[in-house]
Amino acid sequence: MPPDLRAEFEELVSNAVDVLPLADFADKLVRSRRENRPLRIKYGADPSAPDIHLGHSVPIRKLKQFQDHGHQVVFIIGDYTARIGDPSGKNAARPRLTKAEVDANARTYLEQIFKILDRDKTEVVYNSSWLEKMDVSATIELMSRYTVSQMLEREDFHSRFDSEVPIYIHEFIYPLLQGYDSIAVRADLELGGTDQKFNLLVGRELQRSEGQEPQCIMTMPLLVGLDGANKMSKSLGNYIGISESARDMFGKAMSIPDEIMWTYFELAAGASAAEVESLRADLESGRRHPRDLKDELARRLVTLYHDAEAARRESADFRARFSAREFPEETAERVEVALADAPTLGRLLTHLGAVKSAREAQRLTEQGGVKVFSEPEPALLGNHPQEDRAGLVRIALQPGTYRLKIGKTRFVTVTVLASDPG
RNA sequence: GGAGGGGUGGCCGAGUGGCUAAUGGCAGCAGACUGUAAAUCUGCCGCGCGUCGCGCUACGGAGGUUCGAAUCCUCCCCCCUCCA
Repeated sequence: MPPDLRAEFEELVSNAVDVLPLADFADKLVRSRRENRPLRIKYGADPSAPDIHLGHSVPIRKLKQFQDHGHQVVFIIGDYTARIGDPSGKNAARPRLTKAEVDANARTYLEQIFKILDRDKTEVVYNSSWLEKMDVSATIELMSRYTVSQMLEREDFHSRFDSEVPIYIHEFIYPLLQGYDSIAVRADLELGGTDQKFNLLVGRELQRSEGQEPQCIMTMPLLVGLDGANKMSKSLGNYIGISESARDMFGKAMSIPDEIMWTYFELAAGASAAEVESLRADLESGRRHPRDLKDELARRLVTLYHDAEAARRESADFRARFSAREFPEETAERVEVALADAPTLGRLLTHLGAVKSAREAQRLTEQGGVKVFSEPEPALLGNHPQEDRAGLVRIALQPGTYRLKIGKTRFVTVTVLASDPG
């Protein structure tokens, strides 16, 4: 292998958990170079939830690396398989989605992945375009290539089986269809999270039985979520979406436990292993405060998905709000409401969408979750001693401008107008 | 098809006639504290109403018994186990 190809190989396998079989992958790279034929890199995503988060960004950033080396990324929108629901890593069947839901999600998916991938160099295909055409006999033929016990080898299936959680037949079909995708796009390599290992290998087997050269598989680590314990996922709510506002992205990044920030630096923010080492050394030697390191991480992430200016602004804002406990004048939301819509503090909170119900408004104010920073009359509401808070929700508002802190993170400048704003 | 077990609030899971809007855990929210939206501690955690109060809705579904049912009865639906 020539040195520059060696370097490409090293870069491509960096951060990967598994590359199987590794020798085959090296061989594919060599042949690709010799025949001047880019490798076809398959990545499939089921548009089952509309948000792509930093966890997804790990393999997608890896795809970008392949792209930068001139390989062909084949991005499969699993619009058909999303209607089945991938059981990977789940202890229960997923709800199946309707075609309309899937289509809507698919559109937002593409918008988001092109924040990372090069749109012009990405082949986007929908697996409905071949799966929809499969009739029953073709499906049965596909099913005849795998056995029940082969399926039960998969950890999440056998643990569900052992603990008597139902497994539906259609869930067994899922890996087969995903594998069939590999045949359809003639993949040389398929990328996925470590939880996808089984499915990726099924693709390999099916290609072989179809007479195609089997794909290699590459698995990327699952990014741990904001809680520092579970994998990042939409359903656990421990994620940072790549389309989130700079504000939320920054704040959420600051909330992660210190120990996991190195992983984030490397997998989500694109820092090299050497860089992470030196940041770590800075922390251990006490040269840099952990908050500043995390601040740097947060700024890098915001820069990646927004821009450097937004990163700077949010960093300053975060300091004002949480470290100095000031009202963040320039970045606070500004809202105008008619007095008729918000005759009382409770109504205002509901109107702003800060709370879901009147009872919640009641609790929030009673617990001191609403503070007033300024005129017209701080004594009018909030900042009351606990005993006086009971009736706060019902306090009548006067026209004027209020600077409010609602809950832990929301700052709003509300102008209450005597008449309708229009 | 047969036998047995089970369906409780976002999730897990107590509860077998009134003391149950329903123990407990998780998640969530708020307060204190903190470099932090972390950890920890404390409180809250169905909905509506001019506050401690009143009303409404709720324990798979539909009926029924009872002054009163998540708890008893009937039918139905669904899940799990074993046997075929």
